[in-house]
Amino acid sequence: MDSDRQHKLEARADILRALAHPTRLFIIEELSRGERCVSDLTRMIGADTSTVSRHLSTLKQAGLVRDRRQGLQIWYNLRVPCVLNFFSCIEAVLQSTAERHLNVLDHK
Amino acid sequence: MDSDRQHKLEARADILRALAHPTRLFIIEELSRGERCVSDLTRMIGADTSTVSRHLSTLKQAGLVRDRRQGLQIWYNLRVPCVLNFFSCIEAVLQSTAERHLNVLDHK
DNA sequence: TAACTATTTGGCAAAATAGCCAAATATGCA
DNA sequence: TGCATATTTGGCTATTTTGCCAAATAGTTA
Repeated sequence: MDSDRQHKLEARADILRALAHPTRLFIIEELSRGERCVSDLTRMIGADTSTVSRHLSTLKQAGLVRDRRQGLQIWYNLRVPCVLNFFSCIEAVLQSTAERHLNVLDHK
Repeated sequence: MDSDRQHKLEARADILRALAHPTRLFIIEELSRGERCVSDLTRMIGADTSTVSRHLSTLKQAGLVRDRRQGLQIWYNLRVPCVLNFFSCIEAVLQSTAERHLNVLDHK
């Protein structure tokens, strides 16, 4: 595998890794409905503020969200709404996985 | 956050986590071109067979690939081709990230 | 300036992931 | 049966990720 291809695959994996956490998926979904500030999200998630802040910084680092300060608060918004399209495919995976499990039961 | 939603987010995150590795993305791309056996992939990837086998089992566990034995070899194929659509969005993220970096340079 | 609120960062411990080697398993063939 | 090939699994170590607490930073208001 040449190093150019390797590099591209790593860049893609970085983005997927940023998405691959329940809390961060929650944040993405929430931001798809509109801008939210850190304390809003923290309240909804119910974790430590510092934890939520770290998740946000992971998403920002990956280029998935953007932030802007307004007074004391920092508002986050979704930078790349097309990530939402991911989920329809993921649901398809989950669906087929569920069927597969049913089949396993059938074969018993 | 209710536990039903939590559960759904975890299921999605499981699938994204399975995708979030350069080698596994390579495998997905390769399988999108057609069925491949473990030794084919091992040769292309250049890692230990056991490592490649573990990556395959991660993808299988997530419901992304399927395998079938034929004689000594086990052939893997893509179970959910729609994952390929992910990548067009990911490329968009990468593109916008690149632009953002250029802007940073502009501002200096 | 001091006190207060919102957010980020440093530092740590626990848990999850990755990759290798060696050993086990499954199949084919003499 | 015995040997060879293909793949998976056990076991280990190194690395990464996660989440909390405490401390630092940024901005507002008196």
